[in-house]
Amino acid sequence: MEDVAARAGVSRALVSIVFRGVAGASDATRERVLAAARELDYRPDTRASRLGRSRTRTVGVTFSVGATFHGDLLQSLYTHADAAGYEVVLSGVTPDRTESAAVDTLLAERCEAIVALGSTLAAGTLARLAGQLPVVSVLRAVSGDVDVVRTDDAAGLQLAVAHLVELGHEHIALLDGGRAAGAAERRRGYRTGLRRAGELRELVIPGGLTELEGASAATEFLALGRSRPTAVAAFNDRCALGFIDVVRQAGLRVPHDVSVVGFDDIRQAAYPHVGLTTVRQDAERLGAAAIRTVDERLTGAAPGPATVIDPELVVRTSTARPPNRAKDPSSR
Amino acid sequence: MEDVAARAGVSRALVSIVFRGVAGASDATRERVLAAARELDYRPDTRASRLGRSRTRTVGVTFSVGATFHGDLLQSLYTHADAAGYEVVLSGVTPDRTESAAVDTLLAERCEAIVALGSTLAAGTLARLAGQLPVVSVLRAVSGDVDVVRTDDAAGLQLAVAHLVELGHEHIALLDGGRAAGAAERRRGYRTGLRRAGELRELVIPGGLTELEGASAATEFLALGRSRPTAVAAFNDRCALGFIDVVRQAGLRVPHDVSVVGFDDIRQAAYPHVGLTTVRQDAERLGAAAIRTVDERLTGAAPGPATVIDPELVVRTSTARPPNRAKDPSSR
DNA sequence: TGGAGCAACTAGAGCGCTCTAGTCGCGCAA
DNA sequence: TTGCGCGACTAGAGCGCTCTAGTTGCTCCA
Repeated sequence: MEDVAARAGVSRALVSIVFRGVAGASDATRERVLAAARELDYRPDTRASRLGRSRTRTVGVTFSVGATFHGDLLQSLYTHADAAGYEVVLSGVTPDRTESAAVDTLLAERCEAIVALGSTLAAGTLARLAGQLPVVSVLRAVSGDVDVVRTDDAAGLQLAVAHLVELGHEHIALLDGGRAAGAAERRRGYRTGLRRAGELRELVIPGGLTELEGASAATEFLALGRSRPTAVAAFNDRCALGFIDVVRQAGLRVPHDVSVVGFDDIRQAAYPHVGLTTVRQDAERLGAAAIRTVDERLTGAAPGPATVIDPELVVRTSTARPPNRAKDPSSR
Repeated sequence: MEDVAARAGVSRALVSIVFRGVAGASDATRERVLAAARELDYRPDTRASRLGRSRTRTVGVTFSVGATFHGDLLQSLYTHADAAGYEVVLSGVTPDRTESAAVDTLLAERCEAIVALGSTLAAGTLARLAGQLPVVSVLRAVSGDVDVVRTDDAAGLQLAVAHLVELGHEHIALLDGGRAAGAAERRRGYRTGLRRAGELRELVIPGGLTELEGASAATEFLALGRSRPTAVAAFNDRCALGFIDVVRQAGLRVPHDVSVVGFDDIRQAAYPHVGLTTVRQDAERLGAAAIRTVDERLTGAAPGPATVIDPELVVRTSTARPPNRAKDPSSR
């Protein structure tokens, strides 16, 4: 910086002014400084700049390495953070790097706020953290001081169930998400959906976040034999995809023999050969809302209690009318 | 820090010593300082510490958000960086955040080295970058000053081809990776493999990195009708999975009608219901090697010209003997 | 008994920025 | 003419650490 200042014939302070893009330098000088910087291949040191600055304008993001939907969210977070003048610092969670470890590095970086994607931290831990700095939990509902940005999971499953009911399904299973973020709400939505459709039979099969759990749920499903449901709503797309894979290998046709609806609308769901009917979580809007919430907290404007984004049903080719049954001999 | 020092009744320097874990403090004081820090909920500021330090011991990693195998690599990088005393700073590449933008933020962070996963930067750009700081390109071979850590892609495809040949296949297609990192080498390996097996017929079908490209390759494959190969080697696992999905939907059985081998050995490949035979890239060793290379460059020890890790064939259930042919009426 | 040697600890100058509180010169209204 | 306001620019004190070059008080050996 010293060198750039010397070369441009100005003070260090002026160089700082130019690089921060604030007022206080004539266009001519501005250009001269930029030219000098270019010649010297100078680039401001973000560490030092963050240190000196009163506000670091940095938001830390914890995400699960390998979670497909988190990737979509990251993309949106990068875009909106940039637009709002924030820097993003990532901290990944892996099987041997716990979420608290990830959070700790963010705290040590002195981020101004933390955005936690699909956090699995205990509610108490999250609340304690929120006492130190603004925390927004994305995808997971948490009570307390923690801001929440999520999809209306319950409504999502109601949408899924309603869609299946409308197609004529009367026996619909849920591939459950266990303790995953949003799973409880989706379970609730599933039940509400069944009730609204006239007390349909309930069947909750343990599932999970990945294709693996979807596959084992499928095994359980297949073992039901003749008393199998004609449709399933899965905890998420990956689970649905694993399920479909297995039932197809067992000779069932999707959607002819069994209809499947997913959740998330990950990129793969839209691939033409997949064509998964699913409940779409809008990663773009979720990311935007997370950044907006952070910004509001940080600038004093009180954010709403929680941002709940409406899901949207995307009908593709994995759902259809149920196979013929005795009770409906007319069709086909 | 000041507060902690005061509370523990020592100087700031001593607090620094304790937190860096270096010699120069008695066990008693160490404990006292730690206790004071705990009470005050103090945590050293990494930005400031990096600033003051002569070496930042920070390695920047660019990765592609959403690339499944990059997730596995990140996990290994975190582990080994930590073990070697380095901090990892992530910078994600998305459709609207280019790789150069990702690299720029890492440079501005004053990382000591950059690890680029599956970089698609021009060789010249990479070389220029390597002039500024150590750069290790993981998964992609680059000439010049850039250190490379990769799997022996060519050998990998030879392994795949040899396996298929051994099973009796005589017509093996390649689902190509186009311009992706490693694709050229794999293509070469495929051709070498065919030659070694006695000048087998070559068929390169355009593929790519994701299921989508695998699916379209499958369409092309199916259109071949009777003159279809009996086996395919895919650019990677996701491509293979997309391919399998589509050929199965078309009524072909895998492996009975067509054998498929992938590349990478992503987590999904090992799921029992998938059982993809694949060429395993060892994410664990690749990550370890990348960190080792960085460390060697940084400590002056000259690293080898390039670390090429041998791939390993993992035989699962997506490959089998080719279907009966006229020329071999005895079998079955 | 007088250092040498060592472990434990401290003072204070950086690190590369930011930002407040200026200075300086110039045009313009009173 | 005075003086005020303003744009352009600068000096220098931080920010929260690290780290070198000390100082202090021991122990231990010749």
